[in-house]
This record gives sequence, C-alpha cells and structure tokens, in this order.
Amino acid sequence: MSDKAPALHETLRPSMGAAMGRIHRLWRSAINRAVGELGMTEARWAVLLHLVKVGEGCTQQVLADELAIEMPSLTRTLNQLQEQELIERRRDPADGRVHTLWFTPAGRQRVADLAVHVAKVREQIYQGLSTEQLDAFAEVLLQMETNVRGMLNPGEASA
Amino acid sequence: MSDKAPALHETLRPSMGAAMGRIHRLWRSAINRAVGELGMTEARWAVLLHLVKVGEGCTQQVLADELAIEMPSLTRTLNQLQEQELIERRRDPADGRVHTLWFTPAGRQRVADLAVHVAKVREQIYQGLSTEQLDAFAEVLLQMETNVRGMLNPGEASA
DNA sequence: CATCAATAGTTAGCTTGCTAAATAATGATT
DNA sequence: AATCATTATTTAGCAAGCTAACTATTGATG
Repeated sequence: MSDKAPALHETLRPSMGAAMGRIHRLWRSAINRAVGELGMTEARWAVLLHLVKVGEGCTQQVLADELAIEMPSLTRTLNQLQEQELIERRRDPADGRVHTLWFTPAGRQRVADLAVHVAKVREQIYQGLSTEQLDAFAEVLLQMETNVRGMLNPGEASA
Repeated sequence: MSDKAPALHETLRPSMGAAMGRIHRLWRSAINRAVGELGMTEARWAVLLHLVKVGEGCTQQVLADELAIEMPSLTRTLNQLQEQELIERRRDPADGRVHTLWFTPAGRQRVADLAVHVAKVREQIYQGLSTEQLDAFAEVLLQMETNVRGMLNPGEASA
C-alpha cells in the first residue's frame, strides 16, 4: 500500500484542456443530432442562446465577444439565421457602423422549441452528478473562463 | 431574504455546455499562440499528446476514438505530422488494413519541448483554483465524458 | 472642413471538425 | 477457391472556427 496508484487529478489534471476539447466535440455532436431536424446546428443554436443571454438589441461585436468567437464566424452564422428568418439585423440610427440584433417572432418561438430538445441532452450529460458537484463545476468553469480571457487580452478590465 | 438572487448554478448550469465550448475555443487559441512558433497547432498537439497517452503502436482507429474525432480528421492531421517527420505509420504485418503509429526520435523530442510550453498555459488557466477544486472538476469531466460517449453509442460496453 | 486613426462589419481564403463514398484487406460461408 | 459482409483507412466535399485585408462610418485634430 506504500505505492498506490496516483490520485485522479495527478493523471487527469495535466490534460483537462484536452478533456474539455473531447467533451465539447462529443457534446456538439449530441446537440447537432438533437436539433438537426429543426434545421439547426450547434453553432446556430449557440448564437440564439447567447442572444437571449445578452439581450436583443446588442451589437454583433458584443455578441461575438460573449460567444468567444471572431466576428467573421458570427457574420456567417447570422447570415444563415437571417436567411431562416429567425433573427434580423437593424442599423443603429445613432451609429451607422453598427448592426443591432433582434429575434423575429418565429425566432423567439424557435428558441423555445429548441430549448426543450437541448434540455434533454443536458439531463443525460448531468446523469450521476450531484447538485453540489455541478455547482462546484460551474464555479471552476467561471474562473477558468476569466483566466483564459485575461490571458488572451492582457490589458483589459474584467468587468 | 425571501427572494434573493438565484444561486450560481441556477443561472449557469443550463448553459455549461456552451461554457465549455467558449472555454475550449479560448484555450485552443491560447495553445495555438503558445506552440505556433514550433510549427504546431492545437489539433496536431492533441494528436501527439493522445498518442503518448494510448501508447505507440496503436492503430488510427484507436487513436481517433481516444481523441473523440472521426477518422478522416485524424488522417489529415497525421499526414501533416508525418510531413513534419514527427511520427510515422507502419503497416501491421499481421493485418494489412492497419496502420500502427510511432514517434520518430524528433517527434519524441518535440513532445517534450511542447509540453513545457503547454504547461505554462495550463498554470495560467488553473490560477486561483485549489487542488480540491481541480480534483472535483476532473472527476465531473470524467463522468460527463462517459455520459456523452454513452449517449452517442448506446449499444457499447464502457470498458 | 479636410484628413486620419479607430471601430463595426464584411469578404476571401485557410484549418480542422464532419459525413458519405471509395479502396483494400480480412474472415466467414458456400 | 469464390463470394460477401465487415473493418481500417483514405478521398472528396461541407461546416464553422480562424486571420488578413477590405469597406464604411465615426470622431479627433490640424
């Protein structure tokens, strides 16, 4: 018993970034499967979800930052969502460079429909995990996101 | 005190999948920045790292599953690594369909060099988090990975 | 008010994920 | 031995991330 197997974190912690990568790919695949029939992909769903989160009327810049994707990626996905008539861009009368983003009525309805499907995937991924575990997990995610954002943008206030 | 703000997990837990997506993108960006000078990308680094993990001599199939990517994605990245003379494919004499994967001496050295750079990123991402938090986090990651893999491949033993 | 740097968004083209279909080798069955 | 399904890998082409470079608008400065 003097030389027992290394503790979990000793073997896993070095590659938790890679683990998040794997889980993200697997999860994306599960979401794509769940929402595909509604003409949706994980990328499009993520945009809709984050638009709910930051609130209608925001700029593309703000939404891209919230999603942690670059503007050109967002532009393409917004084009698709606009094509599907789920969102619309409106020029800001106060600043001609800016587009603000809004749901169409169909878009708002679609978000509600999708949320049901996504919730099912969520439940399955959380299986076997306690509320305490999930809370602790959420807290670490928050801290990590703050840390990486700070690392990539060294000269920025965090709020 | 009857109507206080919702607990952290109440607001965050619904979108932890999205949070992992954001963190993965941000982390990938940080890794790309850290290893770019060595002619490396996060995708290539991940392949090297997982080849260390599963061990030389494994098949592409096994490595792809471990990485949670599809075979065609792996094929392309292996081509690049072979081009850089960091790994080599050997035909399995016992089964002509199979390629087994091996590091070149340069490849083994490169992994060691890269690990140093990646470790620096890791330290920054783990800032402000205790050993206990990271252990708990690792455990939840493990469970989630098991859950999603099970969800995507319903008819498979897990080990 | 003319110019010039900064900002929001787009376009073009690369990387790396994916699925579908092709190729090649194996193993089971007649 | 000939055929046929299965398995490992590759090829081809789409999806969605990225950077670099472009356009249009703003706002600051001479």
